[in-house]
Amino acid sequence: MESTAANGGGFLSRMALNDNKAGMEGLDRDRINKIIMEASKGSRFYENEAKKELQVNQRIEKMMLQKAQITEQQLQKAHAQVERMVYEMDMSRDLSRLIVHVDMDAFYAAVEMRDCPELKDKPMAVGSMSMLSTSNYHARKFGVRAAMPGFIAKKLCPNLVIVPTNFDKYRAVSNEIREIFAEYDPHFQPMSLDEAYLDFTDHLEQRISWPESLRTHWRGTDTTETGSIAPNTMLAKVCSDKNKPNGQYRLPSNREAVMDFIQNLPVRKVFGIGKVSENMLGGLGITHCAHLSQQMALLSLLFSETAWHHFLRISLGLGSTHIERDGERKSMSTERTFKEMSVAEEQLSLCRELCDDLAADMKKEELRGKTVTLKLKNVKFEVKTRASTLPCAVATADEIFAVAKDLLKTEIENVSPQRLRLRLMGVRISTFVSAEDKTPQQKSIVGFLQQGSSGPSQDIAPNRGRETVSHHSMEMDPPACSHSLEQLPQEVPRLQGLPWTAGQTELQQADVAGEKQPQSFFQRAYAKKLRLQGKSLSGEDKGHGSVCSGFNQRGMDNLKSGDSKMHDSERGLLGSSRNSSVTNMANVSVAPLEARVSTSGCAAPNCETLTCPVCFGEVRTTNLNVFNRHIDQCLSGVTTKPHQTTDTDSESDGDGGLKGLTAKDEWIEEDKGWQKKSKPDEDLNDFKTCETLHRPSVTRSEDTTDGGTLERCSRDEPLLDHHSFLNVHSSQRASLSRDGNPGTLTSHLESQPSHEASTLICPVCQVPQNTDDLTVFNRHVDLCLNQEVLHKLGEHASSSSLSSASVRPPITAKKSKERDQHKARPNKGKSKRRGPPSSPPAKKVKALGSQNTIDKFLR
DNA sequence: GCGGATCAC
DNA sequence: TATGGTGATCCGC
Repeated sequence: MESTAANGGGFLSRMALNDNKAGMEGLDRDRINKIIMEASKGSRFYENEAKKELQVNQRIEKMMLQKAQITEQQLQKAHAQVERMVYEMDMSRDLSRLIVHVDMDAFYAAVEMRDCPELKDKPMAVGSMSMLSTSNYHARKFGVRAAMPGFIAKKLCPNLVIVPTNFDKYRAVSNEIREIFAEYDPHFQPMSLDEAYLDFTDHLEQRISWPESLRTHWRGTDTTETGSIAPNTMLAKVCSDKNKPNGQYRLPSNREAVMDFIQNLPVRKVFGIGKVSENMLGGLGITHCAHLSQQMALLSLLFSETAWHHFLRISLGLGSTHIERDGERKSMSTERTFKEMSVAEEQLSLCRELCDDLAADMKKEELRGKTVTLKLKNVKFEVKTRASTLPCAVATADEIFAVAKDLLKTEIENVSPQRLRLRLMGVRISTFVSAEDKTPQQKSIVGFLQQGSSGPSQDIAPNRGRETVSHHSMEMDPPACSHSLEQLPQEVPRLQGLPWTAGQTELQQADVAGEKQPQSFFQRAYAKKLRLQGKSLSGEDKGHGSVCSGFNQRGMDNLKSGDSKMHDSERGLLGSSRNSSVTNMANVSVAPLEARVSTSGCAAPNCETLTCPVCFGEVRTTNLNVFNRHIDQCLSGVTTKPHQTTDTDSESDGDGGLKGLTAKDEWIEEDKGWQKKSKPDEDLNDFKTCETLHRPSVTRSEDTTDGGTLERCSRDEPLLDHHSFLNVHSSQRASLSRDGNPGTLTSHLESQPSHEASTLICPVCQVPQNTDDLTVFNRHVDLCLNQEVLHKLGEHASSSSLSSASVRPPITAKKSKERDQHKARPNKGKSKRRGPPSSPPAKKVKALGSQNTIDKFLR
């Protein structure tokens, strides 16, 4: 077995040529592997690979040991269980679908050859001397393939032409291709630039006459495709590999054909089985799918349930029978490889850059996440990740960096006095709370102020992170919460009286609306703003009203269960133009409008009056359209602020103002200042005013409350109404953004940090602050808010845990505008893979698919 | 929730 | 000279 040859022979199976690819059959593997090993041996990369191979071998040995201890009785029992499963799975087999997998042959290379025909007859690859993305079929004959470093490829094929990647070009071609896909299946599932699944079932009849035109299209891009037809995605994917290049393969939709096809299939060909799994299975003598079924009882005893169920499905030729668009993005990251870097200052500087980049990417999709992960790879290729989860979601470069920096500092300190010798650094953000978490944060902190409130979600969860984590929490609370304030003026008042609060306790309602008293200070601030500025009528708002009403109606009509996690306020607030767009699209042709109109189901069905968030009057209706109209009318009295721009792009450096205050320069200038714990983090200077006000315990309680509330809301299923209400937010906001006459305080706030606005206006007292210095401005707002908070707290005994973290003014407030635009097409960007074709060891498949079917129409 | 590992492209 | 970047998931703690 190759896997046992970890060291001695100087041959690493995991580094050997992977010829599991089209166009690489019948190669002189020994010769090629010899060249690969010679080129690699002695390198740090090689050493690390050797180490990893050893680990895998140990895993295999351990597994073999387990196998040896299995009794006949256990095996028989397992066998019976497997039999039952097989029966059930077989019974559920669905052969009714016709799934097509289309895969462009050597896509990048094909595009490059199209643009440079001389390359057609030469071995060529796309990539760099460090790494190749793909190679053409000429090059593959030499053993040159994707994921191989260019310099090794050159050794295999000295005449190899390496063309640098040009992703814009590939994307453009990919878009052409996807247009064609859409003709066949508007819900097709793109897996990457060059790969997609289509469901031909529904319109098969009319499509039977189409293949001719399909070919024509492909020639247009001068690339060839391989397609396959099969009853499920797993099989389709395998089939498309069968007749590469430029071929098709159709697997008949009957059980016999499927089972026949599966038997001789090498396990490695199946999506989800990589080289490690292949080796593990190989240790058991399992190389082909036929072996899988033979050894299933054993596998069920040696592998996790997830894993062996996956194996079982493969062995039966089962796979996903429906095409699903990408679900929601779960993480976003950026990482970079570089020459050895061991100077801490440089590392921190790079970390900052990565955070900048990541924040910029996040901004495009208007994401906010709670978990920041730092990834490090040292010069020995050892990878390490360090994560920290915050109580509040973060989004800006400063916020992310505040966390990543500490993680990095900790790692640096851990190896001190030696240096971290890095070759890669990355920053990732996850645990997105994009829409649903903002209100909870807000309401919970306000709720916290309501002492005695002891709703189900009021328990204070300990921050389970390491020391650094809690440290982060302290630092991060203010910025995270500042965001929430950004939401407040619109969202908190509007939340009051929301149907879904009706069934909750009074305290819980207070939680939500920040109102135990008749009005929260936010509401008072908002009302004050309205009084001050809302006296003149603005004509455009009538327009808003109709937009709202129209949308709401449609939204309501289409309400179904969607993303159950979706919470009201932010969804509405931030997703406005998205929802509007979706509505428009839905009017055209796209069916699944409901995908956008989420159902979090927090409402209580028995609310008969609704409280207007603007005039605070009771509106006796349960008809949200009526209610919406009322709100619109109220809002139409809101005046607009002059010279506000709606050009979000021009304001894109919204946190640029902050950057001037960041630590970047500080810790570079300061000799090792970053290492001294005693030195305050100047880069967080503008957060500090809040930090003094925010105790970690408060933060935790917020967090817990949020989670609890959210959970509770998600479970209560069917409440549709508040979605319509949500839509009021959306449409209203969209209109406000678009028409350039934002009349709300939020919009007003958004404009504050912009360059155009040299004067910042306090959102609480409404007094213009004659300063550009955001730190100064922050202090002022904090002061104002403190007065409000203290005032409020006068009615409550305990003030020791006072926190106004969440009310820090929105320095980077204007981001939310852009969010409106980008949220309309969530999470398409970088995601390369989603929902493996055979639904491999994936626990859940979130039913968010329809949400994304609209995406391409919005592109 | 964290961290390592695996997998796909 | 030189072995990537992004995203997802699983498993064992």
